Amino acid sequence: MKFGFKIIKKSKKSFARAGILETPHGVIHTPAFVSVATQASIKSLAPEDLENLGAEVILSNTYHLYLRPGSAIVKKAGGLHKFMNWLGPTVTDSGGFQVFSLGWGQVHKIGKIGFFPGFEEIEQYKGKSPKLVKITENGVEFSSHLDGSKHFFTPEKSIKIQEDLGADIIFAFDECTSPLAGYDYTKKSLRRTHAWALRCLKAKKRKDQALFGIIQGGDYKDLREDSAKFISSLPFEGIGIGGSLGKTRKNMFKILKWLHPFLPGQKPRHLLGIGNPDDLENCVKRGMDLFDCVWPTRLARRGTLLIKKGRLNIGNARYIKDFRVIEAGCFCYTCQNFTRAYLSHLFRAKELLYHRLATIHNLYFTLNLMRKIRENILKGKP
RNA sequence: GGACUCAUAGUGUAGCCUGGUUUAACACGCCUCCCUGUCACGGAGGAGAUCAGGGGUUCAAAUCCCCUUGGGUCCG
Repeated sequence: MKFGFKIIKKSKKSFARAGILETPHGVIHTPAFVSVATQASIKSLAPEDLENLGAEVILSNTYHLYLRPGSAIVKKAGGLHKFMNWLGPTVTDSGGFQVFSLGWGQVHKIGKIGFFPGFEEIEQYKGKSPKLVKITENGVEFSSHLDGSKHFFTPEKSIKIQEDLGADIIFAFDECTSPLAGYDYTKKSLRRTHAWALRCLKAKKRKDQALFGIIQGGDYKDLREDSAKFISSLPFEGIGIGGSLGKTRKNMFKILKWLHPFLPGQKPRHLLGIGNPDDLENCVKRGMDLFDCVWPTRLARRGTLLIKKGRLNIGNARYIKDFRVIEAGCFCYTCQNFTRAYLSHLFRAKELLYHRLATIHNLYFTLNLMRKIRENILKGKP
């Protein structure tokens, strides 16, 4: 099967659309949530669990797999799919996010959105620079977070690694800038990311992988628009929207509104790293097709379970004797078989099964939400 | 019967010798919050102790002295 994207239905009330993305390893019904398997594993789940959840696609990370076990090992295993025995569609991130998460993200102690520091707090970062990451025009030098060893990523190297890993969808190597980066830095970084985008296209050899470009530009309107135009003009098979999405979620919606007029209508759009339930719904309405996020899985492991009303912290004392299921009416394996009291016990006892049951629930919740959003688009609802 | 030794939040300990910097610290536990292209089953707050009880010395005692109670070790 070849790569292809068909839009089946567009909403009349918003920019939402439902489509089918074909990959050599199967189809993805969009809008879709891509479960995150950074190290070639959805933490605590087996591929069988994913199938039962109805997950269609997963995302692994180039940087992590390059460091361990090494992309040569994965290649020798027959590629990511065979290595981890997940036969459905896969995506790899380029390592570009680690330029941020191991770099300025660490210095600023910040994620890609949220948290608005005061002036004094910004002051304290002056003169500081990332320790694990060194960025030049040619590429990025990483100090491995595992053993401190030095590694140099260029756009060409990222593509080579991603070709060795063999995912169906791969991403251009970019720099995700910090929400605290100023205009000048963001502009300079964007030029570099654009140059890298061209180099990625040129470096790509495999025909059975789809390469997505990535729009950057922080929360600066002119930069975002420039980037949207530039990336959209190139022969990428899809568009990633990355980087700092502003200091609040409202800001993120504003950025998506800026971008929309410049996005090619027929290419899939992947909003990188977003995923809490509210954001998924709101960003589909703003024209996004694909999402990947650690939100449901990470929260699950740390004791937060997703419910319609918001969240449930299973570590709270009131769940010790609560013999109800996480959410009445939920059809996930966990809710079909276990109570809050049992999950509370597993969580407190640090039993490994807790991670699996909680991850199953949160992923089911998220995937089910996406299914409902899609159905509504097909029915012409939102 | 005698000698020695120990007693600090729920648990385990630090502080005691060389009294004031102790509004008594730490770990685990407990209570709550946070987490958006995962370095991280992580991060941030919070509650909780008449320092076994009583007396004494001193400007000042968890800290030095005495007695009582309770536990432990050894000797008869």
